[in-house]
Amino acid sequence: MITVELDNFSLKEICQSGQCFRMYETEENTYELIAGDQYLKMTQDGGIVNFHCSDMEFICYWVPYFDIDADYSSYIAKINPRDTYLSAAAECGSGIRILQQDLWEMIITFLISQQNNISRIRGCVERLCEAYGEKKISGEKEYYAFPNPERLAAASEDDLRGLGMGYRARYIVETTRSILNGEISLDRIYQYRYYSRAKQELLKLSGVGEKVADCICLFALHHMDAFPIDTHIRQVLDEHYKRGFPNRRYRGMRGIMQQYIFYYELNKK
DNA sequence: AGCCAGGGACCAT
DNA sequence: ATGGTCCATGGC
Repeated sequence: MITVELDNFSLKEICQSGQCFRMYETEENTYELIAGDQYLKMTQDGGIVNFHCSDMEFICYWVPYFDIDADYSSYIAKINPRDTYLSAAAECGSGIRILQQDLWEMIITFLISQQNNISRIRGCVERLCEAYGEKKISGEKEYYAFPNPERLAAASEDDLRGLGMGYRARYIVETTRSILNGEISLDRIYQYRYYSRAKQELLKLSGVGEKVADCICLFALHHMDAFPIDTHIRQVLDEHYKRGFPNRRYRGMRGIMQQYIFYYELNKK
């Protein structure tokens, strides 16, 4: 087990920030996460966080995954103090991290997310993993990895509708096909240095539009300028930023500001 | 019963 | 480029 003391890091806020749909609070201050084919159990008490894994796994996998080396207080310090809304949002979600999740997993997960609510998205993703993911064991814990493209290709559109994917089933089938046949290369998308280039490529996928592409750029590729505009963010922009969000000021950190707002809207009051 | 949920494809101007 | 309309499903 690894024990570390971290600033601006809250498992509760990360869990509720809606980036990862396979992270659960299983008991008080205890969280379980399945990312790709990895399982991780964590506990947190104040700033002390325990990761139930080896040194090697922590350093190679979870440090980049949770963006642990980044200093989020410097992001928060850049917020315009006169922007009382954003200041309040960032204070509310100051422990949020922008995760670096698997690209393929984010593509499928955010295809499912569209016009859907978070609890139902969780259910859909879980059923998809149970049906097509590889069964794994970590200690006493049995879990299903997220299915890779080859495994998911076994699913027909009707199969996926049977799992409750609704009209998104066609998007999943078509997107899986275009990645397997090499029409779109995940490796290439990983290597694009510029956010706009990665997004442009993602937009070629069936069922991937502006918002979903931005989520993938932010939560998998760590393009911190991606600013997904969903129905909640739209309402905030209309209400608090009638003259537009101050993009210039937050260049290079728009994505984390978006997450503070999103989390705030879902958890305030 | 109708509205909403981390929207996008497709079609009409 | 912009603006409807339709697309499944479950919770309220």
